[in-house]
Amino acid sequence: MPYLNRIPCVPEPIDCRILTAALDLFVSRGYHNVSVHDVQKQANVSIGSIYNHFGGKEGIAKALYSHLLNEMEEMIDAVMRDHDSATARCETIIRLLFEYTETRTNIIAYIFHAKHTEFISNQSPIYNSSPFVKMRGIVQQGMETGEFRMTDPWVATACVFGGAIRMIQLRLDGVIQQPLGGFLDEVLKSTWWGMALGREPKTL
Amino acid sequence: MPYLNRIPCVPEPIDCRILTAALDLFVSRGYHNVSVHDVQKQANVSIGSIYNHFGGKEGIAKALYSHLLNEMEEMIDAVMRDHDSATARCETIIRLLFEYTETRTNIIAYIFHAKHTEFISNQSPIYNSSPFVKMRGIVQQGMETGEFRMTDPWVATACVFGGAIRMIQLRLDGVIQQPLGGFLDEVLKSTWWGMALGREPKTL
DNA sequence: GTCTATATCCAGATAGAC
DNA sequence: GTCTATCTGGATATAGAC
Repeated sequence: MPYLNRIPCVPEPIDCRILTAALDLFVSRGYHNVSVHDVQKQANVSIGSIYNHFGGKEGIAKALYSHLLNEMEEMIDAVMRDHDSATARCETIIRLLFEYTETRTNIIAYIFHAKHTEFISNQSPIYNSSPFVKMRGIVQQGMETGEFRMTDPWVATACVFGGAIRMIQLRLDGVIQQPLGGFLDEVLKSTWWGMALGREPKTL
Repeated sequence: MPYLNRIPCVPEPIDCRILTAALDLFVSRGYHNVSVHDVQKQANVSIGSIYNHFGGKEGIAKALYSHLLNEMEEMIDAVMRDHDSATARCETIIRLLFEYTETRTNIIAYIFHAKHTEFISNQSPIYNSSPFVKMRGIVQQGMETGEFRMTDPWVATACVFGGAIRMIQLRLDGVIQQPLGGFLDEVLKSTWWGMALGREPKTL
């Protein structure tokens, strides 16, 4: 029975097991309250393997960071491919972020809730990274095409995404106890009124 | 000359020196990257004194937390004393928060930027604490008096304060590089449009 | 109450067999 | 590549003189 021992061994790559375990622990306890031994235990691998694959604890954090930021960027790119107007793009991004906050909580929490500069050396702030720069670009586009009123780019970005991101943070903190999906329509309404052109909103 | 040795000794209480040093270090490096020895060195006291006064590192963090949250609550109370309408109250709070972000950066950073639940045991989320509950109460008041349009309380709060808090976070991260004061008027405009009643804004 | 010197513990990292 | 056993540094915390 040469294959028997392989039956329960769905060949999930070891890197993936380590990253999944680390993400789970980092998010639930905070990076500094997790030891490499904790990760090793939860991932069911040895310490040696972790050091072989990632070089250490910070290496895991870095790998997670770039991997998840990549996923987020792909999401933004997909939205930009599927939608042309700034309004549709922003709405879709906010809707997806709300969805992921419920269904892929750990990923959203690691992106929006961790202070990476405190544990990844020489890490520039996450909000300077590519996906967030693209989000600001979409807002800029909206002002240039006349979909949004003209204002300072930072203010515009904070107005369009600030309310939504704030709700995500409160949700992750456990302060908001209902799923975010139910808030989506009202959030979008406030957002668009805040960025409305002078002539709008004339009708409600 | 019995008093000579007291001349340079402006009698700043030792607790205060410890807390000031700790706040500075916690904010600049992050709680977990600061040792008690670092605090001891920067405050120019012995490690024994620190354990005498605060019982340990977490004790310092707790004392800072309650002290600063108290200051914030006093600020909110003062605003509520000086202003009656929800609009004026919210505007003043946002203006003050923007000011403090520039002038008392460490305090704002410790309140808005630290993950206290990760290093203070049994700490409930800061946004459930009294000053933030009062801020939500003001928004609720605005909806009840008809200053703001009626919507979900969470959405309303995120709309009124979310953009401003988002900008504070980006400023603390170093992503926004200009002082926040210059953004105030535009932020408030977006906020009030987002919360405008149905009949407004008719004129611009 | 304040200080120095010390104890204790545990996390990150490594060595070397397999 | 993976594992176990071990090393080492540094952090929190304490003891005990003053």
